[in-house]
Amino acid sequence: MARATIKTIAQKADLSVGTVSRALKDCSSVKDKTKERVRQIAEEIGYVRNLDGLRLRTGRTYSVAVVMTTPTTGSHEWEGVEYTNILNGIMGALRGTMYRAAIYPVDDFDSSFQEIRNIVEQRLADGIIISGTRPDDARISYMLEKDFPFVTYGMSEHFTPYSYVDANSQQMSYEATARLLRLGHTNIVTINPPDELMYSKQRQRGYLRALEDAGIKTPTDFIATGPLTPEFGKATVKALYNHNNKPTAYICANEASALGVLSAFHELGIEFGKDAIVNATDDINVSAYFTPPITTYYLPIEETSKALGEFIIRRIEGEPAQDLQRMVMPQLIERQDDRLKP
Amino acid sequence: MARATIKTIAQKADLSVGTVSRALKDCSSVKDKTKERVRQIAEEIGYVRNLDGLRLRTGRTYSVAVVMTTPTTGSHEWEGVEYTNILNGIMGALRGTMYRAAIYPVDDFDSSFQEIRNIVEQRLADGIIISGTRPDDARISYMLEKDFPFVTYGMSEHFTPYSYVDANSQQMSYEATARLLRLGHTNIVTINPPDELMYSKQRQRGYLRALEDAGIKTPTDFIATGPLTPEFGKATVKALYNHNNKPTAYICANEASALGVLSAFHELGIEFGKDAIVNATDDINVSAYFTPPITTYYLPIEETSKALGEFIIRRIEGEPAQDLQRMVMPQLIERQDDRLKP
DNA sequence: AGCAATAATTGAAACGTTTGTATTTTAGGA
DNA sequence: TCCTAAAATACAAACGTTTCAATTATTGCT
Repeated sequence: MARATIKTIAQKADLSVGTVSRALKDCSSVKDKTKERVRQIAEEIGYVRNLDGLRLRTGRTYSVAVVMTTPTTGSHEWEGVEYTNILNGIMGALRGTMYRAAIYPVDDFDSSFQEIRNIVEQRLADGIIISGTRPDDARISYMLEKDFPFVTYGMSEHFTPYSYVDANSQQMSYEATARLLRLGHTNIVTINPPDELMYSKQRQRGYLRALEDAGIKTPTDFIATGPLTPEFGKATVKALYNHNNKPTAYICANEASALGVLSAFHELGIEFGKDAIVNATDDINVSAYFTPPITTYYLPIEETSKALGEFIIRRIEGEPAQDLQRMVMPQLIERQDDRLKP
Repeated sequence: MARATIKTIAQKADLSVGTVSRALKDCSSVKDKTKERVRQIAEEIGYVRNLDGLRLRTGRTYSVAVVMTTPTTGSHEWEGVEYTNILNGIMGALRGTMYRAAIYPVDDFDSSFQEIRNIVEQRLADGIIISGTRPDDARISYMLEKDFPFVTYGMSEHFTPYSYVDANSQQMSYEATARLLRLGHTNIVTINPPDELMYSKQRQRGYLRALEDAGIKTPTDFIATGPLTPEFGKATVKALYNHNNKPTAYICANEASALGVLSAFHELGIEFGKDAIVNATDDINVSAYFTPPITTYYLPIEETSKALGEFIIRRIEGEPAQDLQRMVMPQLIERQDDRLKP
């Protein structure tokens, strides 16, 4: 039982393949009655378009490349579950369209750039989604220059408009810091992703601005940057344990690092709520089960990642990039009082 | 600058496209010197094979379908990070081959079956990887019947040999239970995935066998089955809190549910190490940072998931299924003493 | 009824491969 | 040198689509 092709339909309908092709794509040059008949037959014999033929002919790939650094490659550390969620969201958005997602796991910036060049040069995909953006991101410059459709998760500092989806890291960071200041904390440590990432920069800006507005100065080593693993969170706490100004609050960029902070508390005998507290941003609902549950900023990751999928398709279909930008504001979830008790 | 094709090479080398095609695939009917020349030119002009033409002609897709239930679809609960790791492993194994992975996220068993039928009937992939196997798994029967290459993550009770990769859940469960019995626990609760899954069955068997061997009976409600989320782990502890036989140990099927158990301990005032303890299997290195760190069985998930990728390719290329089976034994990591202190 | 304009359809080529068959080249003997 | 067998290459069709140009059918008007 060979697969039904457009030719099968043509035969059955006593039409030429060309007409059938047009009928199926609802072309205006074919009579309504004919279209109906063709669709009828197609349905009947369970015809589905062969993508390979389509691609070969049109030169389009109908696939979206998702170029993401895979957190767990190499390291055995948990860097959060974002990867999964993002993938899910993108695929959810693609479902029902003609597009498929092709995942390109990469290890670092350089190999992601390499992969992108490949994709663009050999037209391996119609559009690209990237994450881990940098302030001056060469990949973005490249794709802009090549006029290749793309959407970024996270922003950069390019002035040419491009399509992005992002959480408002700076404002969130500002508010988180301001809130803790209001609650009486003065020695606030912030745990951030590696320095070269845009959202690390944004977070640091928000943090510093809040301190500035409150007229408070903190030592520079209260800004920690590194891989957002539990290990790093733990190491940060340990490193600052004997600091002159003892930290009383930590703002972690994700739940994984916050878990590490809690682990350090436990190990060092730092009592939560008395000696220090922890907050996390980019919550994805794990920290509700930490011991103790911590205050977080919830990131609606299904929403952002779904937008990624939608945007890339609309971008591919020609919508201007400046219409495809979304900034979401994470939402505070107060699971603790976060004042220090005497 | 149009992409270089086989035709470009043919022109440059003054050969027919057919010969070039054969030369590139190292066919014995073409002279060595010619092959060399062709390769030289191909290299020079940066030729890469167009997959669409290849597919169209050969009818092969050179893609591997990964049909997995995506944990976070719908629910906001963390079900562990396995999904990511498995994907990574598979893609790692595929890297360098001609094959690409195509992810098919599904919600439940029925839709996964549906998706598989689709893939097989329309030859959307050359092989399929599935997980979430059941003792009598209709999807496996179907693919066996259609003689379609596949590899499962987890086993079933089919007698026809098929290719699989699995952790030895039963033995692990047996040993985990036996160990706790040796340490003096008698009221051991086991938290398992939903009943219909094969590895739930295996876990329960191992558990029961260990108790039997020790001549101990536990109430049937000490075997909990449900989604492996923190929420479920927490709910289980709460449900058994007022039980006649107070549980003193929990064996969780993953770290997510163990996190929930710890959370319940904290909330109910159950003191870890004094009132009760928790173990987890399928460790992927998160629980080292729990409060407190818990004893686990480490699953080398990169290894197993890499095997999935390797196996499906070898299966597609014709290796018999019975040569493509792997069972790995998770390794005990004792982070706690796990005896109850008075 | 005849004509022009338009609507609907057909034919054929093309996308980049692979592969079966036909053809040419080469090598080895006599 | 010529013939035969084997080796190397060329030719052409095919995979399933789309699309341009060409053809046929239909309509509206006088």
